[in-house]
Amino acid sequence: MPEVIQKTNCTNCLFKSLVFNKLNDSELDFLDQFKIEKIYQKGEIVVNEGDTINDFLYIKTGLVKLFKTGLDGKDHILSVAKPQDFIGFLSMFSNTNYQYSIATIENSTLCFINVPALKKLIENNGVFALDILDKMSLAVDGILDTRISLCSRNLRGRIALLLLYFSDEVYHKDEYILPLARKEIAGLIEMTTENVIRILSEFRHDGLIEMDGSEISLLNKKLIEAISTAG
Amino acid sequence: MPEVIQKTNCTNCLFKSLVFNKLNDSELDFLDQFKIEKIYQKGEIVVNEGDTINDFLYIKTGLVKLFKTGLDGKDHILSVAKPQDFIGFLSMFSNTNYQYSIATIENSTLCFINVPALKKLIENNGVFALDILDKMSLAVDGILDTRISLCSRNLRGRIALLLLYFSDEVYHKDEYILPLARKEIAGLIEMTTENVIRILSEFRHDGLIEMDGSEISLLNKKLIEAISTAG
DNA sequence: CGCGGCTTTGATGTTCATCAAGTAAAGTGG
DNA sequence: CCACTTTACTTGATGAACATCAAAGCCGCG
Repeated sequence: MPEVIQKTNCTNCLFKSLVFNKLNDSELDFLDQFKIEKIYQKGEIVVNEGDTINDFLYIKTGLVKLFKTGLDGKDHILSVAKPQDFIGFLSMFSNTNYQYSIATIENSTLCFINVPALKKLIENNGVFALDILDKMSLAVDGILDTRISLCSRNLRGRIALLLLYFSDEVYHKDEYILPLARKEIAGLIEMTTENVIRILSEFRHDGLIEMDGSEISLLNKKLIEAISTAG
Repeated sequence: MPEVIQKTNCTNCLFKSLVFNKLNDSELDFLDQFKIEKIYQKGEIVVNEGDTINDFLYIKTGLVKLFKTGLDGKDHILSVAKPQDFIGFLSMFSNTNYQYSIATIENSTLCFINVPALKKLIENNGVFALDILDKMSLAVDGILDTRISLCSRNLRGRIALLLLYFSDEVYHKDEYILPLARKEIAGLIEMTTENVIRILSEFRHDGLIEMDGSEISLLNKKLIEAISTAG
């Protein structure tokens, strides 16, 4: 269960500029009344598929996954989201219920902003409205790009893409701890757990990466990039 | 080359309610000044990847495809769009240039609405802004859903999905003329041209469909649906 | 008429999922 | 703390699904 914090205040928020830079102080004060911040441990469920959407979710710190459980019982991960990824916008405007579940894959701090309050701000502040449209549009472009390139890549290409994603987009380092289990990776890039393992081992044997459990370090990034684009 | 028509007027437009129902008459009159309607034949290019985005595109009638040409020279179709699909919103807010090309796959009438003019309306009319957000969100949900289900389906499932899409979403009939060549279908659902043909023939032999060139008629829709969900 | 593009079918090989089996790691209860 | 269960990880063998290659028929077009 998450620990709830309410004492933060949007006006001083370090992340204000990333989402709400088009709001003035009085609007931010208004927002404060409709906002709750929650701290989650790695591996906690934030929302379940089908839950009513009451809040717009914003990731302050950490990492979460959006996923659906298929008929076969396998999880399919739509997207991994980090701070500044506006995943909260996804179905917020088109649905009353979540079309997917959300769980943390690292310790995370999430901000819950009441939807009607946010909509009121959008309605009353056109510049803010345009800004939200911008950000939503960007988020969607990213997800679509990833998804489409996944479909047309072979398994090695997908693994390469994944390794580069965490290196370039999430951790900004060539060594990191994979926050996802092999099985979760399989669900994210649509392949079997066995093949995730097999290809990671292959990459290790070929000297592309070093690997110890979930510790990964990319040794030959150029070649990994080549595999990613070639696949 | 498209034939350009300017004499239409938004206030009387039959499609007004589908996009611009949150605008009043004076706002619609304003829009009229920044709008051009163009008529295209089947197979014409509307925009090329990389073109500057000057207008929001709205499909009044017809059918278009959004596609990217891959490094291998193969076209990958992101989406097929029909009237009321708000494809025009896709990168409009996040990019200055198109990330994909658009071509008509049937005779079509498109409405070009100047982007700065549209943004001004959004900025000044919060209710309209929220409405646009709704529609954009819905459009995105649809595309994402299709894309994700494509990835996790086998070839037979994908073909079944495609046949049902045109039957249920586009033509609302069990007999129709496929507007896409086999090669285009391949690019849309990420498989080879040969296998598109092979599986269509297979479906014919199994009595699921009748087929003469691009004329398709679905004979056993229940079974096609089963294949689509099972795949 | 002949060329090029689209379609179709068959043969072949590669890629990948599935099955099976074994090891390691991580809870769980007495 | 140790047996016990469960879950994650790993490797190999097999077969199914799919792409690729090759060849031939069809049709529109210059």
